[in-house]
Parts: sequence; structure tokens; C-alpha cells
Amino acid sequence: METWKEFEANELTHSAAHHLLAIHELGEEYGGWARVSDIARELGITRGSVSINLRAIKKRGYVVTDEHRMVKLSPKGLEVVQAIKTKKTLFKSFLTDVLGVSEQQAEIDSCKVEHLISHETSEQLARFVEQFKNSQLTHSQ
Amino acid sequence: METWKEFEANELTHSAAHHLLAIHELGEEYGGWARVSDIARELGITRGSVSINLRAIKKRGYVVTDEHRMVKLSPKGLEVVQAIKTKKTLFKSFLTDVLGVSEQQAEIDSCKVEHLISHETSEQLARFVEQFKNSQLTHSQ
DNA sequence: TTTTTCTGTTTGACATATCAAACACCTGTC
DNA sequence: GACAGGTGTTTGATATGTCAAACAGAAAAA
Repeated sequence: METWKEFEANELTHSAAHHLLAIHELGEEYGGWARVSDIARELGITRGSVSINLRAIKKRGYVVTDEHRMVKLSPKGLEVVQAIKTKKTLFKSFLTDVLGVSEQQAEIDSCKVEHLISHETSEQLARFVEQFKNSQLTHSQ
Repeated sequence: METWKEFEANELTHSAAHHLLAIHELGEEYGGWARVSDIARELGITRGSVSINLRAIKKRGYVVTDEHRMVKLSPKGLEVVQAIKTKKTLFKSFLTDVLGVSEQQAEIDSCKVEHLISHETSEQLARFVEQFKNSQLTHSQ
């Protein structure tokens, strides 16, 4: 089959997703604005790499820049960041709270998978995790 | 932090994993042996790409070749293929049977994730899915 | 046997993602 | 104002993974 090629058909690569997540994280204290240097430091890669990567990310409409070369997520960028963060939180919570996977491993696994999980799976997982937590509450009373 | 770089630290890339899976699949009728052409056809990429990719995969000890350029998984290759197949089956079963995700979407999601799931998560997932299926049986009686 | 087709490899190209190093431009400090 | 340091970009390099096209050799068909 060719299902395996879907892997390359994701909206964002792992790298691009983490550039956006870093901007979101860094921007929190500065009205959403972040600098190339800080993104590079956050990701542990060089300023040069970030500069090049942002060119493509900007071209695709996920970030905007101002006259001082500050970087900010576009509405579209913010949307995908929020979706990814939701998926990560959900999946990690499933791993630790439902499966009992260690916190460290759950962090690694959910980070690898956060940008790959479909909307459908995400929704069903949300429903399931909520239901699970409710039933846990009930049983413990 | 730098957890995000773990993504690149996997034993196999998605592409390499699927080369191994294809060899395993094709080899079933020929004592494990497969041809470059058939692998390429199976994956939907060119013979040239497979030829180049196999060079690296062979160098890393996942496959062996004979004098007729036939390709076969090494014991190490077979081991990782089996681990990946187990993870995929498990995760897909979780998605469809537990979460109620559609078959098509479950196929796509599990294919994206099969080579990324840790051993720890895989084991806990196996335990959970088995338990879930048992409880389903009990309730339906 | 000759010719055609198929096979595996190689080459040159492109895309992504990284690095180090050089560069130009600011922004401080003295 | 000069000089030091930080910032963003660019360039040249490497690695992976893909393509198309050219090639040589093997197999199949005529």
C-alpha cells in the first residue's frame, strides 16, 4: 500500500512544529513576539538554522515578522500550536494516568507523536480520557 | 528543553522502517528474500531510491544481500520489524476497538506512530488492550 | 541469435534540516 | 566616538530521502 507516505503529508514537520511551539512559549511575556536568537536557544540549534527555517515557515503563513525582525505566530500559526498542545497534553495524560507509563517516557513519546495524531483520534482520545477520569473518581468514593 | 530532539534519535526513520517492513512482506513467499524492484514497487518509490537507501540500511546491519543482489532481513532487522508490527497492531487496535476511531484513520495514525512508540508504552498498551478486551467479554455475557 | 525488456546502480538535481564561519548591523560601554 | 558584544543573515558543508535519466548487465522474447 501507500499509506506509509502519509507520514510526509503532514501539515508540519516535527521541526517546524517545534519552531512554532517555541515562538508561542517565548512570546508569552512579550505579547506574542519572539526573537530568532531566543528561538534558537530554546530549541538548542543555531541562529542560522532558525533564520533559514523561519523563511519557509513564514512563506507558508504560520508566522509574521515586524520591522525589527521580531517574530510572531499568525492566527493560522496559533491555531496549529493550540491543536498540537492539546494533542500532546491528551496523549501524555493517557500514557501516564491511564497506562501508567513513567512521566519521562510519556514526555518523550507524546512529544514524538503530538504533531502526527489526527483530529479524529484526538477527539476520541479526549472523550475517553475524560470518561476514564470520571470513572476513577466514582470508584474512589 | 531539548526533548524534542529525541525525534531524530530513533533507531529507524519512518522510511527505513518501511523498507524493512516491505522486505519482510515480500519475502514471505521466497524464504525471506526480496528484490530491489519489488521493494520499490511495494513502497511506490523508484528503484534508484531503494538502491541508495538499502546501502545505508545494510551498512547498519539490518539487511544482508546475496550474490544475486537479493535482499533479506538480518536477525537484527527481523527483530525490529517484529517490534514495529506489534506496536502498530496494538496501537491500531486501541484506536479502533477502544476509542472507536474509523478503520481508515486508525490505519494512517498507527502507521505514522508505529516506529516512534517506546518499549515501555508498547508494553503498557498491550496490558491495557488485553484487559479492556477481557472486560468487554465479561460485560457482554 | 539477436533484440527487447527488465534490473540494479549511478549521477545530478531538489527539498529539508542541521552545522560552523563569515558578515553586516545594532547596541551597549567606556 | 571607538570598540566589544550580541543579532540576524548568508554561505558552504553534510546527511537523509526523493526524483528522472543514463548506464551496464541479465533475462526473456523474437
